[in-house]
Amino acid sequence: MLSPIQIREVSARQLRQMCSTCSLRELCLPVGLSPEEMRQLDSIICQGRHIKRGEGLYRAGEPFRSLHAVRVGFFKSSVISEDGREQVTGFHMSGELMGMDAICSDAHACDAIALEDSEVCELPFDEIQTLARNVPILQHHLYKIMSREIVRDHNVMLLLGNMKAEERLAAFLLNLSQRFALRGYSATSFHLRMTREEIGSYLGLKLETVSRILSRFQEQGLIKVQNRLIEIISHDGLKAILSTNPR
Amino acid sequence: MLSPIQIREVSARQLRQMCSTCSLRELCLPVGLSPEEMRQLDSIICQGRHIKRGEGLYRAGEPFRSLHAVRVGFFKSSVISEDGREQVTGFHMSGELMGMDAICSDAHACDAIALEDSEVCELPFDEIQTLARNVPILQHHLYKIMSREIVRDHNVMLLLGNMKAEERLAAFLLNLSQRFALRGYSATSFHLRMTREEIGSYLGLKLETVSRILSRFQEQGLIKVQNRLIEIISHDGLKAILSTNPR
DNA sequence: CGTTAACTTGACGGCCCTCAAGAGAGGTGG
DNA sequence: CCACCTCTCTTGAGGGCCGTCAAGTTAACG
Repeated sequence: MLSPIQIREVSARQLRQMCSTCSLRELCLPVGLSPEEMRQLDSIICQGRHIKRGEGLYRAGEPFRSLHAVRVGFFKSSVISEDGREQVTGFHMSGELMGMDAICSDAHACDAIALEDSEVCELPFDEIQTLARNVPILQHHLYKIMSREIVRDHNVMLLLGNMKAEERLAAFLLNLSQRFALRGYSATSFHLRMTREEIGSYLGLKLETVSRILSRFQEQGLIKVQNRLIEIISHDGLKAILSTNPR
Repeated sequence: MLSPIQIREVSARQLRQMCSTCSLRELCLPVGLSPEEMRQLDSIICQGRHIKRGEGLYRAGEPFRSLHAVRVGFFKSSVISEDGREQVTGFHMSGELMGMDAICSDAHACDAIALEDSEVCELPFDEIQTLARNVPILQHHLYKIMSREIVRDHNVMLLLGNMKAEERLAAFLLNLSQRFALRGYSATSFHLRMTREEIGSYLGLKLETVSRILSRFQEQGLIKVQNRLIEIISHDGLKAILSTNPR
């Protein structure tokens, strides 16, 4: 993994390298571009905007200009209903793209908040779109990324609509574990960037329920919880919870 | 509204007209194309595939080649989890596009089942994509449509994660009402194409709960239920349920 | 007219929410 | 470096919403 200093002056090329370095499936940039196409991408992407923990990258309603790729850090996206209920719609880590929900209305549809000090690349959408016309790989890549977001959302709907609290938590932990592993971090020991309340909002549960179930998992020897530090003791045990469903 | 016979031999141009005729926001085709561009679209879109009620348009796992636009009829999309749980991820009516979740993996991620005898246009994705390179309006329209799907899904996540059963049903009925109205049908009286179980699957409820709450709404004088025929008596009453939330 | 799928309604129980109190962690200023 | 404050988390007790199970009714279709 590159250190924060190393990637301070990152280019599109380096960003791609960074991604492939840690073997991300979830690439923010496509592979297979020619050096010239790479250079063109480089000239479009705006580098290194820093967002402090707790700050918003954008808010619902703000005019949409750019997609954002997380370079370093951790974000949550959330929608707020008219009557003030918050639903966390996703957590985003390095290499992931945010803001695709804003294209349809030219305004952001959700808030994006940094859960730790973070750094993002800005991808001005108009220019990306224009470039994509001449670079089919890029064009197709954008469709793919948006399609993947849709698939992800459908799976969350499955989780929210069909699963019990324990199953949701197990699925959540396994998903985080996998994504950290893809980035070269430990799959068995990681730090939660979000509060119990934010986990609960994402999973359709109350924070007390999240806390209780994490404790229960610990009692059962599936994980070790120390504050926001999670250690997965039995990966298979968590998986078993997912497949042990009533019907 | 055009009759089934009138739109049997529909072209892209006619399809667009049909859409604008019934003042659809949810266009399957963009506006602003030149006659020549229109002709090119026409030559790509495959006409009139008929799907009988209960039949699948595509199934999860099948290779992806085309997006599909509903011309006539009504569909449900659903994902099935590994252990056999079904989650209905959406209902689709005339003018709406299906299959965007398949782009990322070149294979369909969900089943699409006709809930009444239906007719779809096929939009071969490779060719649409190629055409889109030369027709910026089309290109942008595709991004917009996928973005809208993401926004929709986020709102369903809000519904599943935050709302009580009554609120979910009220939101569901109001949403259907609005979509029928956009198509020139009555906003206050319409026929449900899906079973209570399918409504429940979409809303994260059991079919008995759906049935009970529809009965309750009827007792309260909000709607009239006669089998699958719904009459909305008090639009405002349903809206009030949505905004009367605990916090 | 018979058969099956879909729907309704009731009784009951369990899962998760609500409310509450206290403990713990992290940051700030003295 | 410690005291203090605030945010976060944990744990318990109780209650309500909705799921489960069951039986009966209605609608749909051949």
